Amino acid sequence: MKLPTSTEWVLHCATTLAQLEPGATASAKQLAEYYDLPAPYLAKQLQALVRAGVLAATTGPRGGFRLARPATGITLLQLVEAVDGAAPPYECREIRQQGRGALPPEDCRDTCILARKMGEAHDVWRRHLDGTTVADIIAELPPTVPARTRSRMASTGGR
Amino acid sequence: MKLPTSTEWVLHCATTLAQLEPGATASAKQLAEYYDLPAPYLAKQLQALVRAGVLAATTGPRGGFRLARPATGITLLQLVEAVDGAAPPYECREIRQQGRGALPPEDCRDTCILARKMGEAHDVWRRHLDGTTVADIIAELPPTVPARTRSRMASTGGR
DNA sequence: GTATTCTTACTCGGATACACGGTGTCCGAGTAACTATGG
DNA sequence: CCATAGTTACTCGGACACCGTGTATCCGAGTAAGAATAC
Repeated sequence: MKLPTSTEWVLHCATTLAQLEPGATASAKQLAEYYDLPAPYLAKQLQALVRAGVLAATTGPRGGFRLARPATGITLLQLVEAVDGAAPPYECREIRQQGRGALPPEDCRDTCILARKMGEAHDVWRRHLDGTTVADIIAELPPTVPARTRSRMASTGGR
Repeated sequence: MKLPTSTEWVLHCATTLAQLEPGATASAKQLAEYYDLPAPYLAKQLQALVRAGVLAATTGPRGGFRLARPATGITLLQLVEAVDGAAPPYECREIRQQGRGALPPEDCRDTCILARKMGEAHDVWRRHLDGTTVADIIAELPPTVPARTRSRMASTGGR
């Protein structure tokens, strides 16, 4: 059970985008240089965020990515599931109904208890990540960080 | 983020072993037939449970696997981490300290907030799974199941 | 000076190779039960 | 009848291929800004 490496990338990129002035954009190349990441692959992940409706992309010069919503409406869960998918990690294949020990259908009315427990654990995981927004993250950063982020990001793009 | 398919296998196998009479064993072949699973690969996973100290194995005729502890002391988390490893799914590689946007060390005293949030989510997940024992699972099964399990398992082994 | 047209350079977007870990399989070492035998 | 030695068949345990998913990369379509030009 491993999350893609790119999960960390998009979490930080979204945090960075949220620190820019409203309406400002940052290109994939800018963000890649900002964190020393492979630009083409990072772009692929940002596209996934666009498909998920978390980011908005504009093409052409001065284009790039920006948040599709205010940072208060973007949770960590939305970012994680945009790159990793929303499929639960535990997949019940109903082996209790197969083989010599197959249970009769009347004992399988309810979902398998093991599957339910695993699903509940996944739910509490999701709820925890869904309870934190990008705005909450920024609020906990040292107060000097956002201004510096804007400054450095602007100088990169030759703005 | 996907758990191995074998996770379901070991959860059900542990539940089955817990339903046997104390001291009784079941071989990998028996369990494989019981759930219609590939026997050699299942054996590999059961060996992982032995290394984790959850199961105990005895060789020779009439040998096989049995629980290493009472079912009240075996949690779902121990089973899951035995086959999947205990490494957290989110790995922080400190990209905040790399590239053009690298933060100065004085702003990195505490662990990255994003890493902390992801770690907390993993913790609640682990705690939820650690709060349910194999004994709890059996207690929620229909009352007719354990006797049938013992019967079918015994007839398989030519006991 | 202003509006218009054209060029240009920059952006995203999807299609294409590579590598690692889970999946599936196999054969060998070890052991406990069973059998036959001798006392 | 009982103890003993030998045989046997069954078990786990680790080492060996295969495949799918994430990782990394590339090039093409589209667009908005900017410059040059005509009025």
